[in-house]
Amino acid sequence: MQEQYNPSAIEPLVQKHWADKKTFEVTEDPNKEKFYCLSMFPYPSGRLHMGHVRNYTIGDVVSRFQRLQGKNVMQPIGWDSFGLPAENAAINNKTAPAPWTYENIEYMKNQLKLLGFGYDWSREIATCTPEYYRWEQWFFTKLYEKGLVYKKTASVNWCPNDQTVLANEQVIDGCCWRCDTTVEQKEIPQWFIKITDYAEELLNDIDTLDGWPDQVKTMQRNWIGRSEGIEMTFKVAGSDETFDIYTTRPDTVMGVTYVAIAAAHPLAEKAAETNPALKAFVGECKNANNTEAELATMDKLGVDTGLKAIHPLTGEEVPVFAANFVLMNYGTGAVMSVPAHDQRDYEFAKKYGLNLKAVIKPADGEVDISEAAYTEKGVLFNSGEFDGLEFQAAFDAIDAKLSAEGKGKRQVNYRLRDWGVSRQRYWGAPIPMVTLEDGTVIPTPEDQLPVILPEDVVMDGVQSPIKADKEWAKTTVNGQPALRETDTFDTFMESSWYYARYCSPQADEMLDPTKANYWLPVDQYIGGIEHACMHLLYFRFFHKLLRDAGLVNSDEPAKQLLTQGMVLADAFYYTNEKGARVWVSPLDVTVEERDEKGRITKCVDNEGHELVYTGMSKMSKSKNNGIDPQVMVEKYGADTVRLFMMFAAPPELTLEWQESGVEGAHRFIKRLWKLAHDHIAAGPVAALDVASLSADQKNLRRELHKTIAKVSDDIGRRQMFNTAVAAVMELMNHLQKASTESEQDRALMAEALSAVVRLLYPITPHLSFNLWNELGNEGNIEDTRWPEVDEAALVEDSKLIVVQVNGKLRAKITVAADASKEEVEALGMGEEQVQKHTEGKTVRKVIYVPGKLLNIVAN
RNA sequence: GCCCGAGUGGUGGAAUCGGUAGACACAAGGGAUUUAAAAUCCCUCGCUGGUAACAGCGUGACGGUUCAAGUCCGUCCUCGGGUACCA
Repeated sequence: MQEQYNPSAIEPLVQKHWADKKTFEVTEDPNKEKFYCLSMFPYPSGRLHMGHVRNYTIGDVVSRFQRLQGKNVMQPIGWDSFGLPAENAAINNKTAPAPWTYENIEYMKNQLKLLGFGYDWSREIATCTPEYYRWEQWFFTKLYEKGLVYKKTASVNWCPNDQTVLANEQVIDGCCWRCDTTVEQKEIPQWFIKITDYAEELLNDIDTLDGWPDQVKTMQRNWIGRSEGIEMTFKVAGSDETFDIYTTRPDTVMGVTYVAIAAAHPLAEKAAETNPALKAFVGECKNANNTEAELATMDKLGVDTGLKAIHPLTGEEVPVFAANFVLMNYGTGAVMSVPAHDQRDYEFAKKYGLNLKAVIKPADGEVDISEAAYTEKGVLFNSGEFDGLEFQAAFDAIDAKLSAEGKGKRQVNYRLRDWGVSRQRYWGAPIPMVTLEDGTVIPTPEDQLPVILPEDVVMDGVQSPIKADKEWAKTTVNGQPALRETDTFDTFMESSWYYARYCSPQADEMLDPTKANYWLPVDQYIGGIEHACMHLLYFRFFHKLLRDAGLVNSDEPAKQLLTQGMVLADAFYYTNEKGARVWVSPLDVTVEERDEKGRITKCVDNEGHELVYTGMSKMSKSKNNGIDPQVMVEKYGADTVRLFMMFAAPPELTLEWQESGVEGAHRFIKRLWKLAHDHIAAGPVAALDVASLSADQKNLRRELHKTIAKVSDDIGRRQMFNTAVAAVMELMNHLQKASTESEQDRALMAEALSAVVRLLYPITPHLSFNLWNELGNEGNIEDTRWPEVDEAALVEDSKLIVVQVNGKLRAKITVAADASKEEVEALGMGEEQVQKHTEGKTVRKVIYVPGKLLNIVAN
C-alpha cells in the first residue's frame, strides 16, 4: 500500500475494473429485490457542469448504498439530445446539429466515467436516434387513434424580419434576440395531446406519492388548478348572439357591472369593423406577448365595444369591454366583472369610469370599497332573493336558478391546458402525420415508421431544413401522394418516457412489458426543482398513457423523488477602459487582503486588475464563474469532488462551490488514508473480544455503532448526505485520538476502519474499493454488505440531563440511565445554579422529558 | 402579478416529532515541528459586559401560542425557482 494518497493512480484502475467486470450491468432477477435509481438525463451541451455532477453524484450515492443493501440496482444513463441549443451551435459553428450533438455525447460520456458513476452503460440511449424516437412516433399515432390527439390553431412568437418562429427564450423585451425586430403573434395549426382528459387522475394520484416532496406536490396541485364554479350564458342586447363565462364566485354575480371579452373574440372582431378605436386595439392585442407573467403584470387595458350584455339574473344591460387580459385561447374568452369584489376588475373599473356594486359584506359588519375591492367571502346583500346567504348557500341557490332557467350550470374547471407538442424547428422528432391530396390528415402508417430526420443538413439560421427542402415532405401513403408534417415534437416528449425505455433499451418494440414491469416504477428519481410542474407532470401523464396502452401495470412512474438545488460560485469582475464589466473566472483570482473576520477586501486577477467581488451566484457563462468538473477531478480526484459536493450542503438546497472546502474534503481523505496505512503497516490484528473491552474502548465502540446507525438513516431514509459525512468525520476525529497500544485497541480499530470504508463507499467509491482490500478483506467491496449496528454496543449506563429554570439552561447533570423522575428532580434541584435561580421563588411546575431535560417553572 | 421554496456566527451548514442553538467543516488568530517553507499536529473562535466565575442578548422583521419556539400561527421584508416554445 502506498503511504501517500494518490487518486490519479487509483481512480483509473478502479474505473477500469468496473468496466472490465461490467460491475454495474444488471438483468432482471426475480430472486432479488430490485431498485431502479434514475437521475434526470443530461442535455449534451458540450461539457459536464457542476449541476450535472451534483445530480449524478446523488444518484450514484443512492445506487451504491442500495447495492450494499443487497438489492438488484439499475442505474442507467442517456442523452436528452434533441433541442434548441444544437441548432444555435450548428449555426454558429457552421456544422449540423447531429455531428455537434454526437461529439458532445462522446466527450461528456468520458467525463461521466472520470467521475466514477456506476452506470449500466449497456442501456445508454440517445433520444435523437431513430431507434428511440420511432417508438415515440408510433405511440403518438396510437394516441391519435384513441382520440387523445387533435389539431387546432395556437399562437407562436413570429419574427417578421427573419420569417421565423421564436421560442419564449428568444424574445427579449418583446423583440427578436437576433435582429431586434418587434415580435408578433401568429396563429398556426398545431398538434395537441389531451392531458386535460387525465387532469382529475393526475390531481387525485398526487395523494399516493408518499415519497415526493410536499413542495412539488403542492406546485402540481396548483398547476392543475381544479376549481368548482358555474358557467353561464350572457345574451347580447339587440341580437341573437350569446357568449359564455365561467366564474368561481357565483355569489358575486349580482355585482356584475360589465363584462370583458378577448380582443380576438368574434364579437369584438365584428364590432371592430365599425369602430376604428376598437379596431386599433384589437390589432395591438394581436402582437402582445402572451406569457403568463407578462399577462399578469402588464397594464390592464380595454376598449368599450359599444355592445351591451344582458345579465342572466337581473336582465340589466351591462357594457361589454374588449380587454387585453382576456385571452381567446383560455377558458371561454370572456369574463364577468365584479369590480366591488375583485381587485383587477376594481382597478379596471376605476380607470374606465365603470360602476361598482357591492353585494358581499362581512358577516359582522359593513363593507368598505372606497379604497380597494372586498375580496373575502361573506354574506350577500343588494342581491334580491339571495340576500343574507353565505358563499356556499348562495352558490347552490344561484346554480339552481340558472340551471332551472337554462342559463347556466355547475362546472369543474382546470387551469391545466392541453399539451401543445408542435415545434416549428428542425432538431426534433418529426411528427408522424401526413396530409393527403384531398386535405385529409392521417397518421403515418406503422410500416412507414420511423419518419427519419435527415442529419446531413445545412442550417441557414432561419428555416428548418426539412421545411426549406420542399422534397422532404413528399411521400406516398396507400398509393396516394401525401405531404409529411414538417413540425417536430416538443422535446418534453422524449423525456416523458425515457425512464421506461431504459428497461429494455434495445427492444424491437416501444418497451418489453415483462422487463418494464420488473423494474418499474422508478424507486428513486433525482433532478432539479425547476422541473416540478412541466417535466414531472408530463412524465406522470405519459406513464398513465403507457398503462392505458397495456404496456406497464403501475399507476405512477416514480415512488420517491429528490429535487436537488443549484450550484453557485463566487463571481468577480473589473471594469475595462470602455466601461464594460469583464468577468474573471474564480480560478484566476488571487485574494490579497481580508478583514479581521476573513472577508475578502482586495483581490486581483492574473493580470493584476483589481476586482470587484459580487458574492455567490449561479454558475453561468455570463458571469464566467462556471467551474469545470474535469479540472477539479484532475486536481483533487473524483472522490474528493464527490465528497465535497455531498458534504457542503443538504441536497435540496443551493450549494456554494468553495475551493477551500474542496481542499478540506481532500485533507479528510488523506487523514483516513494515513490512518488506514498506519494501521495496516503495524501488522496482523487479533479477533475482537467485545466482552473484554475497557470503558474507553466501549465508549469508542459506541461511537462507532452510533455512527453506523446515523449514516444508515441519513443516507437510507433522510437523504441528508451532508450530515452522514459529518458523522463519519466526527468518528474519524475519535479514531485518530484512540489508543492503538493493546491488541484489543487494534482489533477495535480494524472493526472501525472496515465500517468507515463501507460507510463512505457510496460517496468515495474508488477510495473505499482500494482500502477494503488493503484492510485484508477478500472480494470486491461491491459484493459486500452494508455494516450492521450492534445494538448491544449502543447501551449507555448513564444519561446527560439538561436542567432548565423557566426554560433557561442552568445546569447539566449525569444520571443513571434508569433514574426516576423524582431522583432526577432531586439531583437537579440540588445544583448550585438551580438553587440560585429559584431562590425566593415558588416552584409551580416541574416538566421532565425522560433521559433528556428537566424544566423547573418557578416565580 | 400568481404558485412554490429559502433566510441561523466572518462563511457553508447542524439541531430528524416543540426540549442544551451553532454539530461537522471552511476562513481567521495563536502555538508546535522545520535552517526555512509546504505539509502535518495542538489551542482559540456568536455578540456585549467581566481577569474570571458568570450575566444579558441572539436563528430576516414585528406580533402571537407554549413550562419551553430556529421549529407552530399571523402580518411583512429580501433572495431564489416556476409561470406552459430553455432544458
